Amino acid sequence: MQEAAGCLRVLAHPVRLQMVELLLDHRLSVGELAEITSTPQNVASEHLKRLRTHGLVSMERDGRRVICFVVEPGLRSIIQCIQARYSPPSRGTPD
Amino acid sequence: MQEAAGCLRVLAHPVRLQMVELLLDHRLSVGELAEITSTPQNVASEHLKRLRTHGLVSMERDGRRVICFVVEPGLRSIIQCIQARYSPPSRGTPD
DNA sequence: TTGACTTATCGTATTTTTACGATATATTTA
DNA sequence: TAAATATATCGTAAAAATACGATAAGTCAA
Repeated sequence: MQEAAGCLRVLAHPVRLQMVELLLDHRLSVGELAEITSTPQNVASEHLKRLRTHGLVSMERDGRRVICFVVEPGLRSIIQCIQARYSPPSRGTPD
Repeated sequence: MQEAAGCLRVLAHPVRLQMVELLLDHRLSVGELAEITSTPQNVASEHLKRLRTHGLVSMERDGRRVICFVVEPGLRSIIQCIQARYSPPSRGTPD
């Protein structure tokens, strides 16, 4: 319960949520994630640190870059459930 | 995206998460929710206010009590995805 | 080694969240 | 009406999250 709320807390930030959505489909460097999300480098780094600390994302160094990827197996379905309600083919509050 | 993160933010509190889980299965009064979650009355009231403001929960008065219930249709599947990873039959990080 | 590039960390200011105490409002019963 | 019960609101203090600037640290290339 405590852990679940903690996971949600990590996801409950627009930039981190977007990062996770991107990482479900691509391996991206810290710099790429910073640029795509229009976030300063150091801020992006700290968001990613938090995603890593909570076990959602991991990283590996490739030369001078650091590549990020999702490691939490349940993350995809969680994101999909959220997207199913809050992203897609415009579905307002049903009658 | 912004809205999705906002929804997650509301769920990302141990007490509110527990309240939502309870309300997915039962109609409960503010006082009952406060007692079950071991939360002071006014604090519980404010958590529920936030759940209502974000359209996840609604309330109706019954005598002197106020009964709470879930109105967000996508909430159950979101909670189920989270529970599937963070609650159930003890499933640690897979090998 | 020096310099360019990429990422991480640190200190701190600002904002947001949370909790608490006191009190107000609404409803029922005596 | 007054008292009891249930809930809501308000002001505020404490805690956490966020963003920013500066700078450190790691990597590669000349």
